[in-house]
Amino acid sequence: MEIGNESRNLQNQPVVDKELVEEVKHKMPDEELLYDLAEFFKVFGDSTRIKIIWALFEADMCVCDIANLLNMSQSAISHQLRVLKNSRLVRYKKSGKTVYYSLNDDHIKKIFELGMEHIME
Amino acid sequence: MEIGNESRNLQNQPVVDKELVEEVKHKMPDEELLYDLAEFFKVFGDSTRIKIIWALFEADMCVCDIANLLNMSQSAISHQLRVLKNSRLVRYKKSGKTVYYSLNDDHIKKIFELGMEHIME
DNA sequence: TTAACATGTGAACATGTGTTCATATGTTCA
DNA sequence: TGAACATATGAACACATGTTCACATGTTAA
Repeated sequence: MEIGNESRNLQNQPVVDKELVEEVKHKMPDEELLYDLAEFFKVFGDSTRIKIIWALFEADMCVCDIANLLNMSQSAISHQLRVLKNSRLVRYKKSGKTVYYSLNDDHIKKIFELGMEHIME
Repeated sequence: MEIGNESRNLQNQPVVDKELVEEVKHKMPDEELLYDLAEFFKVFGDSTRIKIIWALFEADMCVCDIANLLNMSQSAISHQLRVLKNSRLVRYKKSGKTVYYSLNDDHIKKIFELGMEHIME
């Protein structure tokens, strides 16, 4: 959890272009919105979750098959699926004992592609 | 740093659809590529860096003005700018004592917009 | 019901990460 | 040159995060 910075005392810092700072300050989106955006990207910032998402591009899969695919424990996958679920990136469908997960968002593939473009450059 | 999972012993895990697992396994991109992709998104997963990037959408800015804008210490901003620089998301131009940072990538704005679309839904 | 199974979850642990502090580097101007 | 300034950086610290382990929950089939 990141804490607010209201109580800090950084008033006396040097400024080069005070006018610009004030102008940009007014244009900045709400603190909370930017925080949520960072939280959203944080979900993509783990290679296990990236692999899970990539796998779900190919096919809807159940927890134990994802665990097998990635050679990781069922528990670890389940924990990560919860993170993805909380960010509304995946949805699930129960079928008896097994639970099938699928992608829940059309933006995801585009975001991946743009990320790929960057790291390939 | 994440460690490899070659030495783990998860061979005896249950599988529901072995064929599917094998098929997807062959289609998966290289481990390293997915790792790099996660590392890339990790950079976006911090609200300070998100704010810095957002500020640089508006204008090129020097370190101390960014620090003022975000009401954070110059050191903290400088550290984060290094992270952004290492990911080739920003570039800098020296002008005497001051160093001006600017965005280095056309994908960034698109990625932000897609992220916004998701969290706004 | 009971056994076997698939998944979910809380606690603990190790590791990763962001900020602060003190200080170094490098520039400008007197 | 020396003082003031803008930025960079290493170490330390607190906090966040991912995985493991043990176990709970809920389902199926005998």
